[in-house]
Amino acid sequence: MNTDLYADIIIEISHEQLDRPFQYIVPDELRGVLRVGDSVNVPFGRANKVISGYCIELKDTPDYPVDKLKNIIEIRSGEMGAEGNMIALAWWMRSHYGGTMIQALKTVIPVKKKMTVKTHKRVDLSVDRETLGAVIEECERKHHTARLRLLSALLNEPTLPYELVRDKLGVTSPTIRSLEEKGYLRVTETEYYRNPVVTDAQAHTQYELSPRQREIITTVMDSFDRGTPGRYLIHGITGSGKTEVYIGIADETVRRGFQVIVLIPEISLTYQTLLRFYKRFGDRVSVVNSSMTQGERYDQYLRARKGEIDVIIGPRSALFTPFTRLGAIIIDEEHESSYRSENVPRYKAVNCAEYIAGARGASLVLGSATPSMESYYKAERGDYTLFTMDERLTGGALPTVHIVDLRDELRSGNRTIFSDKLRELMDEKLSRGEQVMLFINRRGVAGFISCRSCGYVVKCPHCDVSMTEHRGGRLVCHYCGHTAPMPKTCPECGSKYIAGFRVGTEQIETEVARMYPQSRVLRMDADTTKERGSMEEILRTFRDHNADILIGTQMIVKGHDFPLVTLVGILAADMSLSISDYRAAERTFQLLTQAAGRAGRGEQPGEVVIQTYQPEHYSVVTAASQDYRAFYEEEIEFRTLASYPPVRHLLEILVISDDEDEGFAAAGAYKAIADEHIGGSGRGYSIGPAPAAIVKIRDKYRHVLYVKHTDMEELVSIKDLIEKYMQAHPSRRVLTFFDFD
DNA sequence: AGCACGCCGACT
DNA sequence: GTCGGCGTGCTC
Repeated sequence: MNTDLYADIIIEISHEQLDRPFQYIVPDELRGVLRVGDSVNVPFGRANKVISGYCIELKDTPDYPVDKLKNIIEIRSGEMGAEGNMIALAWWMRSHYGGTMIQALKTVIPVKKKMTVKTHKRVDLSVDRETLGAVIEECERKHHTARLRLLSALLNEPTLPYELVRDKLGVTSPTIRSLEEKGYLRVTETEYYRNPVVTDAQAHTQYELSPRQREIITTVMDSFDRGTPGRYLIHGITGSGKTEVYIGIADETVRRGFQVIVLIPEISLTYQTLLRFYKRFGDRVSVVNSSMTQGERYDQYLRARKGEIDVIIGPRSALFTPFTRLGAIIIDEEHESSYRSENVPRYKAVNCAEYIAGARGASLVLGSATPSMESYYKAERGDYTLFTMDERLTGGALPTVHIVDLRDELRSGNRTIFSDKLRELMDEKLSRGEQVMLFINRRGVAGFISCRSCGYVVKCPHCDVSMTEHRGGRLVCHYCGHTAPMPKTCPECGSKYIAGFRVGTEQIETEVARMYPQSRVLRMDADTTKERGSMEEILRTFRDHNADILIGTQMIVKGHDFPLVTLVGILAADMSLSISDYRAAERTFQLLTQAAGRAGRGEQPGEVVIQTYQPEHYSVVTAASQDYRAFYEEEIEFRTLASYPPVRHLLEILVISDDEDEGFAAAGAYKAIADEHIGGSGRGYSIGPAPAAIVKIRDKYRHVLYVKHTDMEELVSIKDLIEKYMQAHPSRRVLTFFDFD
């Protein structure tokens, strides 16, 4: 096969107009040798000046007139540098998550050099004013207008910023250079540097480690020392001391001269967490977070590349820290959804981390109290080594959990959103001056249909996901496209109270204020946290006991410690069970477990009330008993039966088009490609195409096609084939997006 | 960015 | 005519 005949190269000259790929011919001797990410020398420009660049893509067909292409001179020797690593990573991400190479590079390499290199270029006068006067006179005589502009400006101000000279005076670089050569002026460039991490914390405070913690650290490091860095999943309940294990592994890795990346969900990147790392690593640790400016982030990037730091902590983007001696990647709260990128390329940090760790010989350590199905499945299969930490080091009993059946409440005449049990406990705790958290699971409230008297939710008979109400009163399954009429009465109990279900935090707030007028109530949701810092403000108010009740959505349950909270109320626990997504039960279990974990973190034992229409559902029952293992067993059985990830892999293809028929036809063509590739192997199949969850947005029609397969790499091949097809049949009216699992 | 090309005024 | 500075455009 004629592969890798042409290479896209980005040139090592930082200028916007050159910030794009140039194509070169791969000479015979480099064919099959040259890889994406390699640094190469190429002839560039009319003078064929030899310049270094990076290979970002290999192709078998040119997309530029072949007669204009030049040959690559050579691969530059030596180890793949930090940039090469990042480019190779971008390449891997592009092929796994779609998008363009440029988009992938932009996520991996934080900001453009042009913007970020904080150099101040300036132009200085280097002759005395009399000589200058003479030169100016000569320029006037010779009508050297550009020189005249610059020199007379220097007469007033002997030092001028380079940008001002270029942009305001309109003097181009050849002119400046010729004046410099004649000795009238000098161009100087000064680089300056910021170091935002200021700490007076003392490095290397020793921690007392439990035997279990020590055992895990030793196992990880022994494997690393043998040259076979492993992949690990730590399943540790809240308070079991996972953070000490992370710090221990990081410390040992750093002692061996390697660097460590620690990922933390943005929301739990609190000062307390950071302090623990500062205490161990002093100013060899650095942080990135979303509130940093681009310049500050770039400085961290540079510091990492220069080897000035050993440990970086941050949200998912910290994964792209350009360490040259990476020894470990640690991901806390591994199951968190914030590790999935919302933008193209829609990468998953855990999977990227696995790739990076593999490519660079680093250990991979994942930790969670409620591991994702995917990670636990991998641990079960032996892809990861599993460590379980099920002892609470900090003491404190597990909370008492009450499950309340909302159908019973309705039957006994309680039409409010508060069950009798919850009200009773709220009365008790509030009268004792303790704090209460009310959690409403708002995810997926959008238009599913449920019966108010029995809790029945209308589901698709083929897919076991809830159906959504569309205009005209029809119900549609967004998975397979199945439609059904809106039922007039509940098919289960015959009640006529069947309709779309909606409860918001505001309604609860109003209700609580009416029920407990003397209590101080706080509400935290997307509306009240729009402004920067308002979330911290609300949390601080509550922690300082300047409020008694905190009402909120998912964001109140993540990682915050409130010792005075003795009651957590979960209103409508099963709402997230009704989203049309195969992860519904997993999300519900994680949220309930986390929410329940908020109660009784202090001296007083905690209680939890879970209100639900499905008290017998395994995600509710197992969350109440805090039994991850039992949940996993049930859930993996469901995933196996229904061929969902992690048992099978899933490729979602979204087609957006101006014309409904054209979009549908394109999706059909993709389906044919997928089916042909799968053939009769029996290891995969396609579903759809069907109208997407929201069929029409801004006059564009959306269709989805799903492809399932046991092998992820096969799905990647199908995606590549479809991309090839798209290149062969270009259409401006049809846009296609890919999403895995 | 850095280089070549072509335009335009000045001077042998 | 031609010399040389200056703006413009292009680089696979």
